[in-house]
Amino acid sequence: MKNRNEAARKLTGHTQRGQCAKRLSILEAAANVFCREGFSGASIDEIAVEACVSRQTIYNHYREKETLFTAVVEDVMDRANAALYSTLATFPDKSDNIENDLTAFGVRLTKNCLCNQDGKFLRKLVQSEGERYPHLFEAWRQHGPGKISSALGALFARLSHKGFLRMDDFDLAARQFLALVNADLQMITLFGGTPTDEQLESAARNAVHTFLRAYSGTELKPQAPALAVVT
Amino acid sequence: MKNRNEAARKLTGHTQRGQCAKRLSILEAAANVFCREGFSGASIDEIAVEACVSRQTIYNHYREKETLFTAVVEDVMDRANAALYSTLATFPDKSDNIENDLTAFGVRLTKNCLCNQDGKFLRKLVQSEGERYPHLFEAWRQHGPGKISSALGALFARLSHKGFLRMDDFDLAARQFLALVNADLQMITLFGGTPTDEQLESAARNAVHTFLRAYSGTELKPQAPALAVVT
DNA sequence: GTAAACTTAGACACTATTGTCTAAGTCGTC
DNA sequence: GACGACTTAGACAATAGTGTCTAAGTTTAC
Repeated sequence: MKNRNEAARKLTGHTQRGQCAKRLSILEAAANVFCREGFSGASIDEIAVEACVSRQTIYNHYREKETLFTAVVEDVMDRANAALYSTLATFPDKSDNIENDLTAFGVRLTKNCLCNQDGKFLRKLVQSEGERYPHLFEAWRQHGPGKISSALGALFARLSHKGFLRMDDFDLAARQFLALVNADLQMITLFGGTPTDEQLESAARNAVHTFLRAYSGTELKPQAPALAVVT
Repeated sequence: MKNRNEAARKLTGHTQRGQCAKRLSILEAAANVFCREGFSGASIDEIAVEACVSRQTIYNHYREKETLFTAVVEDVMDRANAALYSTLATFPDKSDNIENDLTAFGVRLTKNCLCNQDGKFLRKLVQSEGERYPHLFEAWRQHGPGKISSALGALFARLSHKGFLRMDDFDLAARQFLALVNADLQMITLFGGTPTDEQLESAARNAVHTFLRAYSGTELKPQAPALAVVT
């Protein structure tokens, strides 16, 4: 609330200033309340209080509750997409320690895109309101998890062509990478928790280790033959 | 006067049938409506209509909306747990084609536990109401995804000791198996859709293929050395 | 300093919902 | 057929929410 208002105040020039700050404050409060209570559980009054704004101001900016909701979703989606693409841009192009580099990338991905506040909002709201507002979340469906797999797939393709990985279906590998990175975090995020840095690190490490055992081009460890069979 | 029902319920033995049918009808309708609308979006009237029952009957059986909700959640959780354990019991004990057997198991798991109506209900409701009713979903947290990994882990341990798989951390492998099996289904289930049998089959096949590349005890394919390196 | 634009608190009508109550209706059992 | 147990429709009060309106207060630009 504070940071964004400050930021807004710095950016703008004239009348927009106060207005813009209010808008941002409302959007942020609304995101929190919608996320906490769902669409029908959220009340305009509650949002107004949390945004430190009068109810009427909300109605001035956003004609009705539904308009506010769609504005919030679009706002969060924009931010989430920006974070996503900026994180994808940090994908290792080449590497002399692919396991470490992929792990670090996995941590960035979960930390900045999947497990942050926006990620939580989208997960909850897509799940609970997705069927009621298909038009709204269609963009996310396409540009969110849809695009992320193919974008990540393209990055895996690059690494593969350079011999760091070996795979047939790059998009499938991307989906599996995402799934593996989430494997250890599901339980935490499902209940609204935020994983610690240690948990993110460990989840990514486990994921990448398995991922590379399936897709590594160069056998990292010679697959030590049968360590503890029998009993 | 208000204890009438309680008293009646205790000394009956015969009239149960009609009553029981109503209860089931209410539970089912309530599950659908709660799943569709969330807790605060669902109205008792809507549930009554969908259950073909008068509103008053609902209040007779379940004192208030919240009581009904918890009853529904417990009911669905019971069913889901039963389905889960009965599916886990079909885990292959030994196999001459582990890829096929694990794939078939993955299909059963997704079809009967993860992607069915109960699975959808729990996914949505845990996500949207989990933070508000921690006491309620704690049981699920423990007996649901918590236990499923360790139960599945134990089964993987059995297969490992017999030499069909090779892994250090059985629970981790179980979590990853689940994550991989879901990798291709997330997009569908997230929007409330139900995957077709073909999609389930393909998702499981993809998952098991990768899982075995990471965890197979016997190299299934000799990992054809470096097919297309460079560029 | 002033005017225009924006914000605020409060009252307001309207609707939806919860939960209670009652009087009548239905059903199975004896 | 009579009884008791259960169900039903409808009325009901109480509450909470949406969205509008107004009269005043505040901010901003010029």
